[in-house]
Amino acid sequence: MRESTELKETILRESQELFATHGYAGTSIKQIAGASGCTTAALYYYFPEGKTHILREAVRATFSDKLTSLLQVGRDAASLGEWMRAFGNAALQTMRDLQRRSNWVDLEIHQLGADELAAIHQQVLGFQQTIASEIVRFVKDEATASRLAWIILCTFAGYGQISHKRGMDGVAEFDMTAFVETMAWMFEKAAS
Amino acid sequence: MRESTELKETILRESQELFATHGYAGTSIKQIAGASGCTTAALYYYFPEGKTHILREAVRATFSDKLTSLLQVGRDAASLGEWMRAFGNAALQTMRDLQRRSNWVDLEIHQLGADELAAIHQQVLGFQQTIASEIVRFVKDEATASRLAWIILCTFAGYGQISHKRGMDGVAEFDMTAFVETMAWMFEKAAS
DNA sequence: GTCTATAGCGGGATAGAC
DNA sequence: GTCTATCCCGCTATAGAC
Repeated sequence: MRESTELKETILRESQELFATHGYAGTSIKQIAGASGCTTAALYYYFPEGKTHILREAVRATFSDKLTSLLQVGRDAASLGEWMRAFGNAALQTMRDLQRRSNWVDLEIHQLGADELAAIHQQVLGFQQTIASEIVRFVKDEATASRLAWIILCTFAGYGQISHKRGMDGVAEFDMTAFVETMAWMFEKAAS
Repeated sequence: MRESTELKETILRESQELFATHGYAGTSIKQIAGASGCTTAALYYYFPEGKTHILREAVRATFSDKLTSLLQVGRDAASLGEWMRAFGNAALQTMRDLQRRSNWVDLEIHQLGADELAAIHQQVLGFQQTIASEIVRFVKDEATASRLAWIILCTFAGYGQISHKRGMDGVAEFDMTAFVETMAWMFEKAAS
């Protein structure tokens, strides 16, 4: 059970890693085969439609994440600020990692079918709704929670982008702790 | 003055457009030559080091933007919320456009030299400092302004990413007006 | 300064053996 | 299921004419 049909999963896993680093167009099927420990011919056994076939399955795999593991963190927070403080660091890490793994997809949107696009939108919406459902108890109604959740999501996504992708990590006043602290302070006020 | 040495500028302009659409690895020098109305050999007259040479100059050109044109908008705002309302829509547009034009760069970071990396960091820092200098009059000190400016920048960047690149434009409660309005409401409270 | 022509390499893909 | 061997194409880059 370890040797055989796991090759497909290995190919998918290695593809995602290579795509994250070099992009889809910048990754050759020979590289994928090499990283997966097989030849290019083997790729066509599992992905008969070729490189674009790998692309589509890699997109699905990349966007199947959920935020469930993060949900526990802020469960017993007594205020929105407290929730943000508990949730923030973990979420920023998660978003930064997601950013790293999914950035290449944006350049290949035109290659995707409705299914893959739906998976992407589903993840974004899922994140937003998860956040909204967690913070709704701190604000006056669901509409407010929904709008604030969009802002939280965008802020975390933007942090992930600027921090990881553009390598601003070392810049003064941009460390995660201060960032989360400021967010907590601001949302505490917003909920009052 | 129109015909001759403008070819270099044309090549750079068309390259940026092609890179934004297909990425660097997904764009061939033949495409660049075609879009610029010349042959590949001509590219090597202006960019003797080849495709990576075009890459580096395109990065410099892409990250030379300033936010100066946006500064006027919020000049006579009387509060942070009012400033956000005035500044927000224009800034979100700008960030979304910048996002579109610069996303491909993230995959080519490893190809860049210190000069290009510095240009990128300089733009990000410039944006943050510009925002900070505009909002400092609404908050209690410069440190607060600086931290809020980081949050504003990240939020706008994240909006640009999610909205443009992942095609969430049509999603309910995510339109720019509502987004800016919520930001204005929140920052109004934060400054009080 | 810009072209034509082409070298040389690496890309995606496939036929057929095992 | 996986490999060897190979095809054909498009890519980057360059030499030399104009």
